[in-house]
Amino acid sequence: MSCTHSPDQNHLLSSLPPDDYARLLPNLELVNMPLGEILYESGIQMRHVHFPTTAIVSLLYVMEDGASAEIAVVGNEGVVGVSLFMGGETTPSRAIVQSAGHAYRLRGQLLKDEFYRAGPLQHLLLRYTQSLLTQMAQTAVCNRHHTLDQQLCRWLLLSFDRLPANELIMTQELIANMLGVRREGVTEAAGNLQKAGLIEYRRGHIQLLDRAGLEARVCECYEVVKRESDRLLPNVIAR
Amino acid sequence: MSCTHSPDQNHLLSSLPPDDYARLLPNLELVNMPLGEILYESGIQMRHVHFPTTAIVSLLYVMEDGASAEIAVVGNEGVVGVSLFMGGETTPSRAIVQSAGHAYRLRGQLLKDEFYRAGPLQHLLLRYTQSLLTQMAQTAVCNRHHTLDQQLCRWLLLSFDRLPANELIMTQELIANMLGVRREGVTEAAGNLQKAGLIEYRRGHIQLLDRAGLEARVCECYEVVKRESDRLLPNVIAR
DNA sequence: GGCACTATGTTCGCTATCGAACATAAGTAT
DNA sequence: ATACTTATGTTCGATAGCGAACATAGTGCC
Repeated sequence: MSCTHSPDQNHLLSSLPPDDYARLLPNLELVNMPLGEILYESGIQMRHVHFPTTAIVSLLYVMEDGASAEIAVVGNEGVVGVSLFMGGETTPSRAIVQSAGHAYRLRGQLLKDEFYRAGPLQHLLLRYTQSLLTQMAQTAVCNRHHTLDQQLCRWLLLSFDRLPANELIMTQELIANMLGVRREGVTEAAGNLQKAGLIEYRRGHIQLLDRAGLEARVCECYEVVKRESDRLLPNVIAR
Repeated sequence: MSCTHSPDQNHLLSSLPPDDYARLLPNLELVNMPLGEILYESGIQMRHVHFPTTAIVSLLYVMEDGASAEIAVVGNEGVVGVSLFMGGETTPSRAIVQSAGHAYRLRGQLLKDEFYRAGPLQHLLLRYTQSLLTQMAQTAVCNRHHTLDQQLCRWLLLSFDRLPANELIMTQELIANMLGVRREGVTEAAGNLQKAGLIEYRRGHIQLLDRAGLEARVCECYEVVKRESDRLLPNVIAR
């Protein structure tokens, strides 16, 4: 990637008023985030929040027996580490890089200082947190009621919404971990989507061929989350 | 019920410093909440927040086809209507009274004024919201991985934790709506628990007989939510 | 006391997903 | 090229929960 990096590739940062943005800028540190990197581990004190630009981060709960389930996904529309300003400092879930890329990080204390100015950043962060609540709620609903095919569509759309390209580097094994299902189930579901001409799969690379087709097949959960996110964060320009 | 009512039956209110509590007090209005009452409907502007004392409120998502799933449950440990201070004003879910009782309500504008003083109430509300995030996340995990028997245990324990008595007025049909499963499934799961001597069921009345037995049978999700809630809100006295 | 309503119990076949074992193929290193 | 590793594909029986139909039994109302 030969592109230049800028914090305003993150939509929360880019929708800050110039003053607030300028105050934050010197403290934002560009970090590279390789696939699989763990940003925060369950129950461990967080030192930074991360504002993804090109990376995507999964919030994943890992059970005692090792099984896992994705709770939410965060890309350039949001921030990883809301529990820092919410006051808890830790969460029971893990944050893991689902798609390699970059993010800007900010030390926890600096973020909290900024948050308690009760200015535009606080408003943005709280509204973003509400959209995260919606995403988690809808994940619960989707896990309860929808088929694996539908859930895979939702997961793919959520991912492609947060990616600059139409290609996602991701094995079926990893998708299965995220969705909390067997790898074989993903093979079958992905096969269905490929047969329908919506995606193309090749050994760890997923190409989006027909977004409208995915949207036609996905359950309502995707639309609910997207609409709510657009409503709560209208300044955040959709791609 | 011949008991007298007081706002400090709600743990969030009761853990406010005297000054803040006193400032809120004249604006708190006791309301009776009968079973099934809808406090907020999906997408509708909220006028008040509710601090339950003896009532329990379910946050429920209702799908286009009428199927539903509970996202979280709120009792005297919390507050219904976090999206008022989070900035969204509405949510895609419905808040419905799951167990009749009382709550104190506060006009939205007054709550927001108080919230933006950035004092102890703000801290409490944000920490409570984080515990709500955890509850939703764990609901998603539980829906994905655990059996109906386990989920029913979790649901019962969450309910009895928020009730003054050992009896819950609730039909299997309603529980099925909350859990997003068939009523027959609840009949079977409840039958198992009854056979094991953990609860006694009789036509809309559930009696808790053996809490330890339920705790032995429930999945880890219950404990995760409870521990996180205790950690985030230590002033909130457990029953 | 009798009736109607509602809550609970039971059964049947059906489907999605699981769990495990194994087969193939696409990259990767030598 | 060759062998090795890893990703994907396929099959099988098992099972949890679904959907629908129907049976039984409390509870309240007249």
